[in-house]
Amino acid sequence: MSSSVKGMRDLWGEELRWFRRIEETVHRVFGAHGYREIRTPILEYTEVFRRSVGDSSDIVSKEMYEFLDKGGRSVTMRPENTAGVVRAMVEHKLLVNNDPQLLYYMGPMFRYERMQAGRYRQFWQIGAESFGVASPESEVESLAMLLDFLQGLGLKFLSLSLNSVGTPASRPDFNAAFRAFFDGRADRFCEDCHRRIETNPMRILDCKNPGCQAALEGHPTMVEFLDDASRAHHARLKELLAALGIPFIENPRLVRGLDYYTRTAFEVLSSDLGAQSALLGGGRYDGLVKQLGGPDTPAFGWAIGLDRLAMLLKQLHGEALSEPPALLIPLGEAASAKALQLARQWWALGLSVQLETRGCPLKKALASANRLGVSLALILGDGELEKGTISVKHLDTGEQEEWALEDVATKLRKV
RNA sequence: GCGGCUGUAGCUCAGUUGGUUAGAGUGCUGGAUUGUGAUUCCAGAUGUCGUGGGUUCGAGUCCCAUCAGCCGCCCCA
Repeated sequence: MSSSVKGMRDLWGEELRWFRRIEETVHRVFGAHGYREIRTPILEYTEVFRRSVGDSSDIVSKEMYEFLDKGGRSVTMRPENTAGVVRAMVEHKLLVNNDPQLLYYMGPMFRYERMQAGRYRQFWQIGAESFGVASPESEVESLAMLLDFLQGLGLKFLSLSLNSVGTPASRPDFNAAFRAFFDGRADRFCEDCHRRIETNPMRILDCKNPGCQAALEGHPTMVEFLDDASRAHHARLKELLAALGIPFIENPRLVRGLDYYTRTAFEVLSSDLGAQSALLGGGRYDGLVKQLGGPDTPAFGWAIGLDRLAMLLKQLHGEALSEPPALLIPLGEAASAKALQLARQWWALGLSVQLETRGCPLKKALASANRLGVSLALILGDGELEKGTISVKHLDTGEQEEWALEDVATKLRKV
């Protein structure tokens, strides 16, 4: 028997219902904030990701679905969507004026990784990006939208962790100070951290090793080394969040995995997700647009994992309710012809009615209706045809009544 | 990429120190007379025991490989 490719799964039934619930909420909430949807290709030239995500990141160095197309060019299945969105903005010259561009996207991403619960090789992300605004206000607007989104799904802001990772200008000072700190107690850090001190010192803050976390006690923080403008930016952001009553935890050890972040970085974690606790993350990436050949444009954005979000919602709320249609069951040839006519009228009115077309005995049709989970069975037999009525059985209570055919549409609407 | 665990019916799982035609619950199919489900009763079908090798008179059971999933790292969503 054949199976799906490792790490790639079919979505159907209950899980897909949660996906759709989430997607509908996205369109509604993001749309209300003035964000517009953008869809970019799954495949991009590899350099798009190398130049944005960063060659030193694990994503680029070992997790990309990268191959040569038939023309011999190196292409990659997107491991994230910010790079693609920026590429599209630049390519279509959408950043030529000073208006902010507010965009969101939704779709599958691909990373070649070891499988684990909540971690797939094809996974789904929703993201929001705001281009052209450098202010803390724009960050708060974006975070407020995130909050509305999660609340729209019946979730609380689980725990918002916040940090500032500085700018390319301020980072060398931090790195120097951190290096001095590290050298003073180098023996207490793990092997990985000794590698990181050379490649990306910031990431040591993020090390999961308890020994390293203990060794970090009293470490220089990035916030201390911010330039004046970044420091003011960070203070203003916290002030605005507090004014809106949006709770956050300042975490000086929060860093992000992609190289392009500047100033604000944040994450939302959930303890209900096992090892794969990261539910969403994001931050400011003021240098990325220019890096990809566009005008110098500030930007802020975040991405949330749909698979993990759906998993979380399922844990908290159980099954997503489907909206089962009624099942129309004709008995006999005359009735099935009439049922087709009636069903077309109702469908045209936007009513949800599934039609039983097998011509099977009522007993079987009702058993099917029960398995489908519909709440109503509409039974149309010779008796009903003569009277111009339809028998309506409520599957949950077992009660049955008879409706005049012309009343069915209005009565169905109320169910 | 590293370390560990698991794989038997659609689903959840039994299966003795290796021993004949591999089991339960649930679900599924048919029936309990005409047009009434879900409940009840009766009957029935489940399957390459993940896959491929090996040991053995004999393998679901032991060994090796491989694939897939899960857990912990790494990383991230």
